[in-house]
Amino acid sequence: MESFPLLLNNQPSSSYHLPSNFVSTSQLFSNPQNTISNGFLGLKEETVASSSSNVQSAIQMEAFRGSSETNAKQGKKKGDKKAKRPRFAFQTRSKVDILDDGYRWRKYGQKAVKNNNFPRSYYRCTHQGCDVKKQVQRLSKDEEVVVTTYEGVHTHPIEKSNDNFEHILNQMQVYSSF
DNA sequence: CGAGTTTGACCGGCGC
DNA sequence: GCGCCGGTCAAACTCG
Repeated sequence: MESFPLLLNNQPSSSYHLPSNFVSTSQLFSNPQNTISNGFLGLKEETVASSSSNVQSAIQMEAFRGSSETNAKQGKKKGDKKAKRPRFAFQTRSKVDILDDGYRWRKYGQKAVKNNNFPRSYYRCTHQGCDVKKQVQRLSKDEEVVVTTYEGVHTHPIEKSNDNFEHILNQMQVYSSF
């Protein structure tokens, strides 16, 4: 199901299950002031309010079921409409935008974003039958902040080892302070 | 030579 | 209807 390689926990060797109903339709990372000084910028939920100094850990992650009904321009076949594609967005503070999460991604596009000096990159999971997408974007205000948005859920196991994943965490200089 | 990236073109949605 | 804009396609290209 949804074994998202998220870093909500500190244990890099178990499966990171994301509650599939982890939904909280809120606006997207609309708080540029959220510049925490940690690695992550906090789960996007309501918690944004605490962006002042509290901050702590966590990914600024936002999950919203965007497309259950009208969104979704998933041009699938006819009849088969847009399956609900949960989207999870989170910000991380990293110098590199390639956050290796254990899956293999193929880049299929890049676009300039308005009001942003940095382009947004579009990736798709290369696993057969898995059409999970993600897009990576950098904040223009803080070029160190990278916003990653996942769309869909992987239906297959991670292709890389979790050890490596641990590595990723370091790479992102994430977390914190637990 | 295969897998992944680059990059301009294309397309659909939306606001005017 | 038109133009803008975000997202995707696909051919050419690069790299291991």
